[in-house]
Parts: sequence; C-alpha cells; structure tokens
Amino acid sequence: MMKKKISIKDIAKLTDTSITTVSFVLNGKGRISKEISKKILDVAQKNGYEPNRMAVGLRTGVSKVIGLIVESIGGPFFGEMAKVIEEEAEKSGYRIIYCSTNNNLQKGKDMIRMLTQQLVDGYIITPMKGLEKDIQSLVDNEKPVVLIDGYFPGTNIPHVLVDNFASAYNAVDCFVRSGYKNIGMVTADLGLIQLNDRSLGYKAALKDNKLKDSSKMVLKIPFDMDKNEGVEAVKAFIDKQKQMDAVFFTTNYLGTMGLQAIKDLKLRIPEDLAVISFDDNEVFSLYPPGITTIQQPTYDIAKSAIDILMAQINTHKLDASKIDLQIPSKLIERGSTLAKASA
Amino acid sequence: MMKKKISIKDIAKLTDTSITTVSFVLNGKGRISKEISKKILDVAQKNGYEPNRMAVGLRTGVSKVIGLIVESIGGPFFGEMAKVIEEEAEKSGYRIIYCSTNNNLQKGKDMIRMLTQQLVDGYIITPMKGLEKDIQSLVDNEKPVVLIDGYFPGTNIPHVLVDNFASAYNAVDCFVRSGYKNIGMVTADLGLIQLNDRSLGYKAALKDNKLKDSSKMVLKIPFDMDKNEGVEAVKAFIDKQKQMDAVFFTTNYLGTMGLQAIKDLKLRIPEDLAVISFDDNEVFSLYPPGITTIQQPTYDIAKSAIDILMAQINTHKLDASKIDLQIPSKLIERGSTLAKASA
DNA sequence: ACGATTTGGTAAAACGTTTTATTTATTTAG
DNA sequence: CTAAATAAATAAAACGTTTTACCAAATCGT
Repeated sequence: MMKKKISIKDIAKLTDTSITTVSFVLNGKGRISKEISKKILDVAQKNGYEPNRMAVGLRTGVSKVIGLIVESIGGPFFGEMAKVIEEEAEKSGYRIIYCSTNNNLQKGKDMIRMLTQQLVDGYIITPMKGLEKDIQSLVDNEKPVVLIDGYFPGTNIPHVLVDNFASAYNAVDCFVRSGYKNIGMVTADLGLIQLNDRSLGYKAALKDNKLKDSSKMVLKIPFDMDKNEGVEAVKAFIDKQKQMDAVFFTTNYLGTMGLQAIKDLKLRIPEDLAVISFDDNEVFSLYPPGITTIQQPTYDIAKSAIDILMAQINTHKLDASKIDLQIPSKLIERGSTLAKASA
Repeated sequence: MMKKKISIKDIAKLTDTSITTVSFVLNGKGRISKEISKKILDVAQKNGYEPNRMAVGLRTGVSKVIGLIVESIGGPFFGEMAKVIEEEAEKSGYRIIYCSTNNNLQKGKDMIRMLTQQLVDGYIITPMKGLEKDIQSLVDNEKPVVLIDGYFPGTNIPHVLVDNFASAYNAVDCFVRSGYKNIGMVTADLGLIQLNDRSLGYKAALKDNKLKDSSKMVLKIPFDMDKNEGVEAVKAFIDKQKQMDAVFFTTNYLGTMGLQAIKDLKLRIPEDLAVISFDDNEVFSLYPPGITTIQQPTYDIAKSAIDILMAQINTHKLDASKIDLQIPSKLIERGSTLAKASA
C-alpha cells in the first residue's frame, strides 16, 4: 500500500511545469496563469500533497512549532493551560512541543538547549530560579519568549500571569469581611517570585486591616518535602497555632495537602478553621462545605501568552507595552469562608 | 550579541578539514584519526555546535518527534499520562508534540493529517469512534502507531490499556463482598470501546454473582451533555432507582459528577449509596468518606506504549506478541464501600 | 513601429545535513 | 619489490523546499 509521499517535483513532472511554478502556485506567490494554477492545484489535491515540513523548515528557518516548558504538564493548572495554549496556537498553524521540568533546574536547562536546536520558533516558559541566564540568552539571540506564571524582576522578558499580589490581598480581605482575624498562611519554599508576591499581598493586607503582623503564623513547606511529610507539617503547624482561625494556602497543591491535614485533625471548616486556597479546581468545589479559592484566568493567561508570542514571531520586535501583563483573578467564595459566628 | 549558529561547514573551515570529516567525527561513523577527531570535537564543543534538526530530518527522514493525540491534555488521567510519556520518550531522545481532540472527530482527523506532514516519527493516540480509517491508513503507510486507553476490535493496531472488563468486574465484586446487591452503573455514550468493555465487565459480574440483571439500573449520559446537565441527569437517575444501594461510575469525570449529585441529594455515602469510580484522583481520596476507585496504572501504560512505539520505530516491524496489552488495575478501597450494615 | 513595460514562466542556488563513491597515502603480503 | 589491502580524508549528490534572478513573449505608449 505504502504510497510514497508526493513532492513538489513530482507535481511539476505530472503537470509539465517547473518546480518553481508549482511552489509559486501552492504558496500564491509568483504570477501564474489561472489555467496552469488550476491544473497544479488539482493534481496536488488529488495526490494528497503535503509539504515536507523539514524541507520548508530548513529553507525558511521556520518550524511552526513552539516549545512549552512547564513545571508539570500533569498538574491541573498547567494541564489546563497547556490545553488552551495548544488550541490557540493551532489557530495560527503552530504546534506545541512540551516538557515538564518538575522544578528541576538541570532539566529546565537541558530542555531549553534541546529546543534551541533550531527546532522551535518560540518559547512559553514557566520560569524557575536559576533559569534566568538561559532564558536571557534566548532573548539575546532574538528568540521569541514569553514567561507564564512567573517572571524575572528587573529584566524585560515579557510575561503574563495572574496578579498574585492583589489576589492574595483579596483573599485576606475576604477572610476579614467574614470576621476572621487570625489569618495564617501556608506557602512553599521554591524561590518562585509568584509565591513571594502572594506572600507580600498577604502581608500588605494584614497591615492595611490593622491585624497584627503574624509572621509567626506562616508555614513554609520545603521544596523537597513529599506530600505525606507536607501533610504532617501542616498538621503540626495548625496544632501549634492555637489562635489561628483562618488559613490561606498559596497553591492548589498546598491546598489539597491542607485539606488532608484538616481532615486528619478532625477540624470543621469553617467553624474551627476557615480556608482559602489559590487555584480553583474540582476538589475545592466538591469538598464540603466548598472551599473558597482564587481562580486564575487560565484561558486569558494562555491566550495572551500566545498572542504576545505570535506578535514577537511575526514582527521580530517586542511590544514594550506588553512586557508585564498581570491579569486579575476571581475569588470564588464558598462555604469555607462563611461569615464567622460572632464569638 | 546574536551569535549566529555555527554549522558543520563552519567547523570544517575552522579545522581545515572537510564537511564529511566533521560529520563523521560528530557521528562516530567513518574512520578519522584521533588527532583530527579531537580537534574537531574541541572546536564543536567550544562553539556550542548543535546540529540543525531540520537539515538532519530532511536528509534522514527522522524527526525524533512523536505525536500524542489525546482526548484532553488537561484532564487528570491524560495529563499524568502525557507527563510520563514525555519523560520516557526523552530518555530515547524523542520529543512530544501533543494535541487534544476533545472527542471531536474532525479535530482528530485534522491532527493526524497535520502530523503526517513528515513531522513525526510515530504516534500515540487515544482512539475514538470514526478514526479507524485514518489510523489504519497510518499503519498501512508503515507509520509506527500505538493506541492507548482504547483500541479497535478486529484490527492489529497495537494498543495498551487497562483491563477494563476485569476492572469493572472487580468493582462489582467489591460491592458484593461488602454486602451491596442492587448495583447501578453510570456510564457515557461516547461509543468508546473501553466504556463498552467496562459495561460488559459490570454485567458479567452481576450475572456471576447471581444478581438480577439490572439493565434498568444503568444510566448512559449522552456525550454532548455538559457537566451541570449531567449532574441533573444523575440526580434524576438516583432518585428513580429507589432500591439501588450502590453505583459504579465508569469514568472519573462521571464520578465527580456523581459526587456532586449525591451531595445535592443529601445522601450519605455509603449508608444510602455506596460508590466506586473509575480512575483514582485527589478528589476521590479526599472526599469524605473516601471514594473507592479503580486506579489505572498510568506509569505502566505510558511506559509500555513508548516501549512498543520505540520498538516499531527502531525495527520497522511490529511485534505480534505486543499487539494487545491489557494491564491490570488496582482497586483502591475506601470508605465509600464499607461493609453494609446488615439490614 | 520601436523601445519600454508587463506577463507568465523557469533555472539554479541555497538551507545544513548524511552518505556513497572515490582518491591518495600507507601498510601488508608474498 | 610489486600487487593488494587498508587507512584517512574528501568531493559531490541528495533530501524537498523557497526565492532570486533571469528570460521570452506579449502588450503598451507615443
């Protein structure tokens, strides 16, 4: 069966024309008569001609592929993001090669290097500590790059992410509105700027609400701790913070860990402890009594990232107004932040 | 800054050798003296030479890219799968281009066509109804293909998936062991063979346990129903099946829908209704009292798929013994199937 | 009617590799 | 010492496109 793929040369032969003519017709470039055009188009159609992307890529230097480097394609946040990114990119005729770094610096570096082998036309990357230089060197080499979910302060690498500071600030505000005053936070020790911004938002909100700055009520989970250890750590933390009546988890990973911990401790939500977590997902909407979350605008982030990347790819310039794009999040209020019964 | 990428030709010039020599050294092919080899290697190293994948691909016809076509990269099951697949493929120097079909036939067809443009060396596909011919034609054209999560009966396209029949059978058995006798099922109307196999397993188990065949206790959710409608449908179903004391959801999507429905109806699990769902995930482990699930061996499936695909790619033959690979699942028993209090 | 422009078309180079066939120099066998 | 084998290196073709530069024929303006 194995019909060998047909090339532009074959079409030229079949139509008694030249390679150039065929190429022109297929790309609508030169000026070729209606007649010949039609004949060529017909033959191409009939034989199911598809251009050889390798040849095109070699000749033009354009692969129509973009590289996506995320922490873990398996996670709910990045998974959803990856999906939207693929769908949007497809509209521009681009395909996506992805890889997960698992927050492993070496893997990140390797991936950037791999993809740089003239394989991709641009990058969407979730930055991590230590990757600055590698990414900057991409930018210096005029490779289109957009960061998502994080950024490198003080550089001009375009990035699009949720407004982490405001989001965390709003979370605290929500607790306060519902009458909670001893608000703790559980975050992770990954050196990620986004987590730092969330911490800052939390602290600023505490201050603005004239709540005692509770730096004591903050737990940082070390980055190399596994899920079970994390649960134990959160349990210990909650146990120790006797007066804490609300807790803010800065990632959905931490949030589900937290739920497990709270469940293990047999505490009631929100009576014993009110809860807000970053990143909405099914667990939080389903878990009784419903967990209030900060829902990231996944679609908007992905769409903007692609748009900015495409603009770079097409214009070879980067729009200075699009370097720092922070998109507001949405607070989804559920049972876990019901107004506190006045003591 | 923009140092232009160095080519094999540049290296030849820099070392006073020929293109061929450089290529040979870099690929360890011809026989070149230690001396010259070292010089070339040094220069290549120093200048950060990376081969142009397009040129290599054009010349060799090998892209070192494999195409992954799944229902939705965003889902927990396929997301996890995608992650493992990428990690395993990477070990063989392969990268992954993915796309989500969202169970849309046209998108599936388009994707297969896109990727066929000499862009990928092989495919991992979750099959869907209507895609048989397109996939068969890949196989006929000697493209390496492995199906995951489903298969086409009566074809010899290699596939690896969980043992759906046995898994469903075991679920029913688990209910029975715990004393449940009126076991319903909620499944989807997607025309997917894997769902059909699950239904068959369920029915066989009912029969073997001498339970009345409860074809009345089966709900099929139409494939175009959205989540809210689905929840309503499940609620209506549960409401109508007065005597039903246990229900089996054939996908995790249906399972979470089911939990929502049960929650809305204010039924207790497992006292009012015992529950088992296909596909383990965080929701099920966390949701009180813990939902018993059929955990698919994601890693094993992904690993086997890659192995089989690589074997095809490398040998250009397909190992007849590896065409139908069904891997056992693991039943994770939780609170939702606690032994029934005797009536 | 004659140079100038337009129209329709093509030859050939280039992109960066891999690989076959060949050449030259050196070693080995007898 | 010569023929044969081997070692080291290379020239050139090929992969399938895109694109520049060019050519011949037809059309134009005056």
